[in-house]
Amino acid sequence: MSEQGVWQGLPEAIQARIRDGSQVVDIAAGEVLFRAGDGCRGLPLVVTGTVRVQMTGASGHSIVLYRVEAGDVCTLSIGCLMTGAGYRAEAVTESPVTVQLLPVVLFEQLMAQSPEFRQVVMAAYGRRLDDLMLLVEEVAFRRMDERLAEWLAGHRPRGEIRITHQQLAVELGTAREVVSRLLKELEHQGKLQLGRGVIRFLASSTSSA
Amino acid sequence: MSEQGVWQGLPEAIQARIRDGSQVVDIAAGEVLFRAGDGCRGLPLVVTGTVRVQMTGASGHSIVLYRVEAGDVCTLSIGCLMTGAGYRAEAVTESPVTVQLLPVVLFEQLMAQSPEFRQVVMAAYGRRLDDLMLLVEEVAFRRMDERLAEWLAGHRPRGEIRITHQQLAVELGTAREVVSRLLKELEHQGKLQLGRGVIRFLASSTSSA
DNA sequence: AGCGCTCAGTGACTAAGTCACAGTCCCCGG
DNA sequence: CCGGGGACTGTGACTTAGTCACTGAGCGCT
Repeated sequence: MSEQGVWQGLPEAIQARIRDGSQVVDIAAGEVLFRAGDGCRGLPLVVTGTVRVQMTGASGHSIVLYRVEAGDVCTLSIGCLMTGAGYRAEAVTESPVTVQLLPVVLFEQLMAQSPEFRQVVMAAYGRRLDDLMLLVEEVAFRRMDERLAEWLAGHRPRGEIRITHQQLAVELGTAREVVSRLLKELEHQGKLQLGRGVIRFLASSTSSA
Repeated sequence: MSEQGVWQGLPEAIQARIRDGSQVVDIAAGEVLFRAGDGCRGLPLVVTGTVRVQMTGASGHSIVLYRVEAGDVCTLSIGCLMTGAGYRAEAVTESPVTVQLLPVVLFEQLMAQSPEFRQVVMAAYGRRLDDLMLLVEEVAFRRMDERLAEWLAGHRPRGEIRITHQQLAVELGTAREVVSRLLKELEHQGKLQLGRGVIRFLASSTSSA
């Protein structure tokens, strides 16, 4: 299994130190790990499950920034640790999640002593930066119908998705009404069928067609 | 002077190693340091001047992501070095700029040996992440007229600004026409006076009034 | 003076976001 | 089993933003 994700590549000695020095915590789905303004108390590594990071604007609207998957470091927390500032976003578990909470001291030690660990952490940072730049571009320049279609395409293999229009609006950073209307349009086109809290894809023109 | 910026806090020994080991390059205003897709060949530290980092969408529209000021590290380059991927954005000098080009090897050494250097680099990363999250929120949820007004307010002290509507559109990540219309509106309200390539603020209701 | 840029202005139209409601489905308690 | 309340969805009317296609104005150059 690739449960270890990014850590796989690390020398066994380092992996052992992470295991020994950190506290393992299990968290149920739908829990809030931290919210905007919180200070942070250690560096979380996601071992299994996925955590959604989102932020809420002054308007009360939210947008999903990115997801931390199994094997990922929470880059946001590193930033908080380094600058001492509070989180700007909030993190919610999307599934039952296991995290390892690295104490700051151990984090510093590993950064100092393991080139591999540094590499992993910096690379994670780089990827986040990339994710966010991509997101900026999406939000600033791409059309909603395209973005929605793309999102749906990415979930299509499941045949149907259980999600409310509101949640979908947060994924895309738009208003619920906009999502409802676009989905209705797609339903009229016979591409999908809407139900309360569920979107079913119709087989009309599958990718194999 | 705070020309050393972030590096000021570093031990003299480290600062010396940076000076000795890196190549100092002077670049004129308006030059492109790198563009999307380029690979990167070292870690640039901006010593004086400011560099604008922006990206261009498929639509051909651009948006300014952030600026690297004197004393800042180019976090984007770190990401590129770590992951080996190309840049996703492009960087343009806004003034004559002096950069120190740290070879990758020296960067790695410093990361390994100097806690202060690590601290500085990680903090820079954290700030960028923050900048981008803020930008996402701006672009996704805030109104254009507000954002424009805010941008103008930030430059108001100068009395007048030399900038084209097109450039302003890139600052805000919108279309030129939108900027033109909003500015025209403000002109009608007597808040400013437009000229070719220049915006003059009118004294009507200064912050001191 | 005339030419050819780059910049700015505008009308008409489409897309997206806002507001205010009206249905609808579903769960849960009585 | 029925009724009420909450969450979810649908919709019309309107505002704001983005797009398209031009026109016209300013400015440097020869």
